[in-house]
Amino acid sequence: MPELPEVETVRRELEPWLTGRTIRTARREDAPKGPKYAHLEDADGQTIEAVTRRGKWLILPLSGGDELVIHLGMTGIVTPERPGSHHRVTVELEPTGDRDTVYFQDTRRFGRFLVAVQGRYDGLPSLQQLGPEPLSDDFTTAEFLRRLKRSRTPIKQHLMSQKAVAGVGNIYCDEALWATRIHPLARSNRIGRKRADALRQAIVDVLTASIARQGTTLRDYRTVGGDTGGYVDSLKAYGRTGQPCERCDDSVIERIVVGQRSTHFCPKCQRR
DNA sequence: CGCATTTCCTGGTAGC
DNA sequence: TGCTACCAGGAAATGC
Repeated sequence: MPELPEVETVRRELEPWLTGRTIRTARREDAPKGPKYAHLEDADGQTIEAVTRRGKWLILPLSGGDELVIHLGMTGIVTPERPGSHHRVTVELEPTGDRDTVYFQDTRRFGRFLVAVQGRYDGLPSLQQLGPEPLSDDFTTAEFLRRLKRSRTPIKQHLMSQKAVAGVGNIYCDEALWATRIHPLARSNRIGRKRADALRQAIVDVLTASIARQGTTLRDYRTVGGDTGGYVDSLKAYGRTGQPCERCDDSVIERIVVGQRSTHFCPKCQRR
């Protein structure tokens, strides 16, 4: 499911394609009116100035001061190929001969593709409350620790909330906790400076390594070029229920549910 | 405010 | 084969 590495992979592909391109029309196809596809028509005539990312959100500043905001949800795909089904948005660019139409396909309708008018993120509370960007200098141990202290919920849930750090979802959460031997049910506010620093580093390392492999494809995720993500072969915890822990002997990865989400960990080396 | 729970949605799959 | 039931989960809405 698209998390930071998958979204960053998409961003890197969109950047050379879309930067400087002018939108002729942006229109909803088989997608509901409402906040998930708000103000799309406002993009008409504006030029895409950059392709940026905040957490799992793609943000494309437009020349008129608006922003095109895209969230891939679970199954969202940005592609130059016309989707055969689940076609949600069409963006026609002023033609240059290089892939003049952008399509948004989203099987399960969890994605969003909208225009934030003049930087107003009303209807996007998550974007407003987003924690620091993990691959930036803002993601310091001191700041991370401060944010971890704000919640008594299990560390797994707090990382998933996007409030302590942006862009970490179910897969990389389980991977970073496995890497640091932190139990997913450990209370966020009980994590000390030393473990917070290790966790911060593990998050950076896991995300960076995954970006290098173009992310993780479990089922639906594809790059703009149609490739699958290779990090699936490097997973140590996520989806490995019943398989041996690669770090300790005589132990297998266990699956529990934390905050309504499946959670994978090694009961032997991840202590509470 | 924090936190828990529910909702959205569809394809894949288990079980009969 | 065909049917039903259930599962996956990011973010928002809802209810304390």
